[in-house]
Amino acid sequence: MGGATTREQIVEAADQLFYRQGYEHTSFAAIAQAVHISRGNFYYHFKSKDDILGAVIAARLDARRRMLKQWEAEEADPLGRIRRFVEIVVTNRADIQSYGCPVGTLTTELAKLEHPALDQAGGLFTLFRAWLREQFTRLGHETQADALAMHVLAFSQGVATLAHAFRDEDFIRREVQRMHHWLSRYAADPDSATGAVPDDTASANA
Amino acid sequence: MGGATTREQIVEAADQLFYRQGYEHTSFAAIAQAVHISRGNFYYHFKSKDDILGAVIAARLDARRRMLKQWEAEEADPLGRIRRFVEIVVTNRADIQSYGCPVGTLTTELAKLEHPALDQAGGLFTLFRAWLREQFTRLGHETQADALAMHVLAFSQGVATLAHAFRDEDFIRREVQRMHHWLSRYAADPDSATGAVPDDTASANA
DNA sequence: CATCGCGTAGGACGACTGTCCTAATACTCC
DNA sequence: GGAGTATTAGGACAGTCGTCCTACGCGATG
Repeated sequence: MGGATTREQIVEAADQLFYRQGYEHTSFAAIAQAVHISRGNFYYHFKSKDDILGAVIAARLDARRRMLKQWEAEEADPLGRIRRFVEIVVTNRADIQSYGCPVGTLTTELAKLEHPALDQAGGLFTLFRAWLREQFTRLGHETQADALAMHVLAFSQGVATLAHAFRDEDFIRREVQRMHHWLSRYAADPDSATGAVPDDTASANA
Repeated sequence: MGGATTREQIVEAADQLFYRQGYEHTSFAAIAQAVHISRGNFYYHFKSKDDILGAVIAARLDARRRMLKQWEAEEADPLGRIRRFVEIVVTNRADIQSYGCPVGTLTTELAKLEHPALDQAGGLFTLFRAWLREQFTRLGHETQADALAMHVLAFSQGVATLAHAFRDEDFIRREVQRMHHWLSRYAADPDSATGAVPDDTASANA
């Protein structure tokens, strides 16, 4: 913190504020107050608010990439790596309950604003999707790897959204257990686990 | 449409705009343009923007309640009713892919704004949660009914968020099939279905 | 026809927003 | 110490926001 560049401080403060208050709702004045610099001076470091957003997303992408690299280093087993991802909602339960998922909420907001940086923010989802897909591929589920990656992503988004809405920590832990259980089944025998739908599946519907 | 009150027209237009563009991002000017009335004249019908939001949420609650009532009338089987809920993400796939879930995105936005109407909007989640809980109770899963209701809610939120981010209709259908499959298993034998975690479950984690 | 009141139009208001400009400061190297 | 660059402060700008006010149109009632 002490040795951080002014630019880095701005990005970090903006990151936090965008996460907690949303992008549009966060004004330059609020960021300036957080970094203790004057409002007009932003334009020495960034040429617009969108520019700050771009830097924030880039920083988040960097941080996530580093996180995934570390998981890969600490966990050789692909299944263990996937479990690490599943555990995120527990690890970050405090922030998630207060502010939701940083990736999901930002993407949703930028979509509603029709903001040009939406694609860049979508890269955060794509990053996790590709990483999970690779882990499932290594597990031997090559053909379904992408669908499984999406399923795990959907799990985390669903849990984050509801944990945020109801501020329910027990719910998070229950759902994580459920997902761990499903992963165990799926790793042992893909066909036995719920969701390994045969190719027809006309409709189990009413 | 033709016979609708000006007030009703305002609420309907605001509902659509809040959904598509977000609450904060939607200005009075935008609503006025949609309803073809003058901007300043809003305050004859509503005393503030928050007041419009309150009316929009109330209208959404009404509509959802009517929808659930209709499901109950058309579908006597609790399992069939739950499947109807699961099918929402398919039925509304176009809007969901374009704008996300109306309940989830509104709740998330109001939370970030620290808006007083957040609790009111949370009532939309609570409505579905209680309704699903009752269906699971009738299915005989009384003790787990609330947890199961939350699980189904999380499913819908996760699917909506990702379908929105990736605009992927096939993903929606896959996940819906997966959920139908899980429901079939769970209804037949709760212990066999993934997620029926025993009470200890120290850690399936690595 | 006159009166009343509901509904509307359109502009004015202060407060904010992101942006830009200019003057002053801090720091570095000769 | 002085010159030059890097960084900052603070105000001015035009635009938009939610809000409020006043005057006008219009239909019903007497």
